[in-house]
Amino acid sequence: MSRGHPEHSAARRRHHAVIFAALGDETRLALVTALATGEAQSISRLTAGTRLTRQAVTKHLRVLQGAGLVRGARHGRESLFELDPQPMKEMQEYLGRVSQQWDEVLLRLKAHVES
Amino acid sequence: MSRGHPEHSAARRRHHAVIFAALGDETRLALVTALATGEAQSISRLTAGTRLTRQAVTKHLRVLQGAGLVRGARHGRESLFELDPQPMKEMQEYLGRVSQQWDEVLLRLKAHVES
DNA sequence: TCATATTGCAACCTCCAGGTTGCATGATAA
DNA sequence: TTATCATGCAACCTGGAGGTTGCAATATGA
Repeated sequence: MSRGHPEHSAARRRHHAVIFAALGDETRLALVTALATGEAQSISRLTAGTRLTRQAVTKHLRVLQGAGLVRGARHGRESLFELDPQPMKEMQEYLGRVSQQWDEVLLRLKAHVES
Repeated sequence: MSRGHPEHSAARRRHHAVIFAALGDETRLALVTALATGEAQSISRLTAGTRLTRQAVTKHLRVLQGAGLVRGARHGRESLFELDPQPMKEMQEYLGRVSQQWDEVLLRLKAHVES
């Protein structure tokens, strides 16, 4: 199964899986959307948009933070979270590579058939 | 929290979450990679690359199928699975929109500061 | 026809993600 | 100083994800 640098690709795959998994939840996607406005927001403010508890939102933010999608820092008595678009761009490239590979395969196949 | 067409965006978000969640697993990413070579492959063949049971792989394939990332069809006694790159391209665009929105916000912010 | 290969179905197990509640703690406005 | 606001921590609960095993059914090659 495509072993060029087994440990390398395994670690990369694991990393990608973590980020995808972090994005693979409705609530967390909503949080990302809320933070995409640019403004860093506090936990209670982010909770206001949901029907969940503050603790639930906090856990989701921790997951996003663990995946590097979000950075958090305390300011006074509230802790503000802001988006970090880097991982999303990374995954965008990843998806691009895979689907592009697929397209190239189709082209080769077509060329082979027509020859 | 960004309510333009509440039901619409909620349904879209749910859809996106399902696809991201399907990609958010190391084993399933490996399967996607294996299928990205273009060749449709049988369950037992896909299992050969793993340390898992055939049943486990089957379940993962069902998940991928449920997200539309993969299509399966029986051929004789074996059922072959092939990739469908469409959802991946969809998610690629999604990620592009979000990070682009972020970049635009930063530009506006910068312009505002310098004015 | 018969042994074998490939799959499907179903029951079962374990663990953790997602969620809640209750209480303690630090920052703030009045 | 004090009441209040925002958060952190910890215990707890529940359902489903991920995995295995066993058995039945269908295709296929010899």
